Amino acid sequence: MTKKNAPTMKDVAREAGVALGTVSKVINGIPVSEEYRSRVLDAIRTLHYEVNTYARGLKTQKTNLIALIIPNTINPFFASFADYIEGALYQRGLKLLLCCADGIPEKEIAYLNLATQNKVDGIVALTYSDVGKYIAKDIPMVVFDRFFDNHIIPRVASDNFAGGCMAVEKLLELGCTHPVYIRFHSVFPGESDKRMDGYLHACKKHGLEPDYLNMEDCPEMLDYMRDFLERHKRADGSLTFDGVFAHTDYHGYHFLRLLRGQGYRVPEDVQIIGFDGIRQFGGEQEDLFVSSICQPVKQLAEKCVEILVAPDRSMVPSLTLLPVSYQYGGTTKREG
Amino acid sequence: MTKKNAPTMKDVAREAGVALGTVSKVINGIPVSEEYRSRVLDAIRTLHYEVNTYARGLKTQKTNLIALIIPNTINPFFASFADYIEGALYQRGLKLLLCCADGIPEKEIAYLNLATQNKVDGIVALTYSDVGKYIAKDIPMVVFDRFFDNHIIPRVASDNFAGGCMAVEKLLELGCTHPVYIRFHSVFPGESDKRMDGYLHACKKHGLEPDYLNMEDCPEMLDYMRDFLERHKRADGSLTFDGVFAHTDYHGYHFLRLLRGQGYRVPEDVQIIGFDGIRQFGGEQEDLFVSSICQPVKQLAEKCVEILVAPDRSMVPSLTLLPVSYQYGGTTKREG
DNA sequence: CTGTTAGCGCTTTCAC
DNA sequence: GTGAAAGCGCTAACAG
Repeated sequence: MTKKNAPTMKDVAREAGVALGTVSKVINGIPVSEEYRSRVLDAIRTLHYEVNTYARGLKTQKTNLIALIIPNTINPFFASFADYIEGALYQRGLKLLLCCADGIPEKEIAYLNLATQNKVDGIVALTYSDVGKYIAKDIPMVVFDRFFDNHIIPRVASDNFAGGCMAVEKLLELGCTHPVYIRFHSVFPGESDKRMDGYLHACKKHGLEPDYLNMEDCPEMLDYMRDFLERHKRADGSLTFDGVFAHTDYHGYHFLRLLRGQGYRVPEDVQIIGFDGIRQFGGEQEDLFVSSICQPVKQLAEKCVEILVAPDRSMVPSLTLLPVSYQYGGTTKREG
Repeated sequence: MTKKNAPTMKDVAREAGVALGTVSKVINGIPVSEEYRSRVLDAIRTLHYEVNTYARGLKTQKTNLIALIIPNTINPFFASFADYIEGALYQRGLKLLLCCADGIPEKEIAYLNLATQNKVDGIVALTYSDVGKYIAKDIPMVVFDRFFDNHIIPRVASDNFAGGCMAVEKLLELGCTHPVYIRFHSVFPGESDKRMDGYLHACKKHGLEPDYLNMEDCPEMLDYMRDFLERHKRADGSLTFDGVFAHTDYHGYHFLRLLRGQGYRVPEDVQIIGFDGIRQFGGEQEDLFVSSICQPVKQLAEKCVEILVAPDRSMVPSLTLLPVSYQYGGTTKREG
C-alpha cells in the first residue's frame, strides 16, 4: 500500500471549481477555455497532483512501459544495449521494464507471459527461446539479433555478414595471408551466425582455404582453443596462420592471452580481430580488449525503439541491418 | 491500445459457472472449495486468462514495480548491481523499472517524481542528487552507497573503511613498505569516501606516513597520475613507493598501464590493489583487471531488496555495511 | 464457503 | 465549451 492520500482528479476539480471531466481534458490536451485551463493548472500545482498510472492504464489499456528481455546485464554488450534502450525510451516518455532472463527458457516465458496480457505496451527481446509462439500477435515487438520461425516480428541486427567479410579483408590488408576463424556459437540461431558466412565468403573471394574452429559455446572453450593452436603449430613451433577472426571480442581476448602465454607475439606474429567492440570498463573513451568489428550498439538500440513505436506497424521492415565498423584495439598492425 | 479482447475475470467466472468474487479468491489464494477451485483453474487455463495489473493496481494501490535509479548500466559495477537487483526482485515476484539517470539531476528528479505518486512500490537509488527531499516519505526506499542529509532513508553499502584498511594491510603483508593511495572521488559524498579514512587509519596504525593523490574525478585523470608518478621518482628512476591502493579497479588499471608503459614491473617493483572487484567481460569466472578489494555486489543487491520489502520498516537499520574481501588479480605478489 | 456489490481514479461518450 | 455519468477489471467488504 503506497500513498493512500494522493490527490485525485476529483480533488483537483473541487479545488479549481470545475467538473471532473474538465480536469481530464486539460491533462489530455483537449481544448478547454483559457480561464478554466489555468484554474485547473493552478489547482494541479497547489495540490501536487499527478495522474494515477493505473487508473489511466486500466482505462486506456496503455502503460507507457516497454519490456526489454535480455539474458543479463553483466555481459558488457547487453549492458550497453540496455543502457541505450533506456535512453531512447526515456526520450519518448516511455519507461523500461528490465527483464534479465539468464537464458532460462522458463524465465523468458514468464516474462513473455507477463507481457502477453495488457502489462506492457511493447517488447524488445534478445531471447534464446523461440518467443514467437508465446506472445500475443497484437503487442508490438522487435527482436534483436535473433530470428525465429515466426517471421512476422521485425528484427534488428548488425550486418554480421559484412562484418565477417570486413574482418578477413582487414586482416589481408594488414598483411595476413592465412586468416583463421574461431567461433563458439550459441545453440540458438541468430544473426551472428552470419559472421561465419561472411568469413567463408571473403575467403572464397580471395582464393583462401577456410580454416576454422566451429564449436558450441561451452566451459571447455579454452581447451578447444589450446587444441586448435596445437594443431596449427609447425615442427619449429611457428604457426600456420597469421590472422585470427574471433567470433566475439571475448573469444578474441582469450585467444590473445593464450597466444601471448605461449610466447607468440601479437600483432607481430599473429593479428587478431574480434567482434562487438567491447571496451574496458565500458567507457566510450576506453580501450578495446582487441581490435574489433564494432557493432553500433547505440544505433541498434535507437532503431529497435524507433521500430517499436512506429505509428504504422505495417510499414516497418521485417529485417533491419546496421553497418559495423573496424576499430584498432592493439591486436592488429597499425595501418600504413 | 493493446489487447482489447483479453479475457477478464468475468469471462472466467462465466466459463467456470461461478461468481466473480470466487474467481478473485482463487487467484488470491483465499480458501475456496476444491470443486470450485479446480473449475476456476480450468477456466483460467482454457481462456488463457491473466489478471490485469492495472485494474489490480488501481484497486490495491500496489504495482509490484520497483524502480532502480542508477547512473547507468555501462559501468560494470552498476551493471552487475542492476543484474542482481533484478534477480532478487524476480524471486519475490517484483518487477524492475530501470532508471538510468546518467548523473543528470533533472533526470534523477524526473524519475524520482515518477515514483513520488503511486507508480512504483519502492525505490533503490544510487543517485547523485540529494534525493531525500524529492521523495514522498511514505514510499519505501533504500539508498546504496550514498548518504544524504535526510537520515531517515536506510542505506546499504560495502564496508569501505575496512576495505581501505585491508588494502594497506595486504600490501604490507605482501612486502610493501611504502603504500600510496590514489583517489579520484565523485563530487557527491558517499560511503566510498571512507576508503580514504581506512587508508589513513591503517597508515597511522603501522606508523607509516600517508602519501596520496586526492583529486576530483575528471578527464585529466591520466595527467594527474603521470604527474604523481613523476614526483615519486628518485634520481635513478626508481620509485619512492612500492605499493598502490587505487580508489577503484578502474583507476588501478590505468595506473598499472602507466607504470608498465614506463617500464616499471608490476607486481615485482610495485604492487597494486584496486577496489570493486570488476571482472573482464563481467563474467564471474573471468579475471580481475587488478588485484582488488571486492565488493559483494550480489549480497549488496540482495540486502537492498530485503530491506526494501521488509514488513516492518521501523525495524530496518539505517545503515547496513557488508564486508569486502581481497582477491588476487595479477598486480600483487602471490601469497606465501 | 459463496455471491453480490461498491468503488479504486481515470477517460470518454453524450447531453446540455 | 462544459458537466454528468458510465464503465475499464479488479478487490474487499458484506450478506447470505
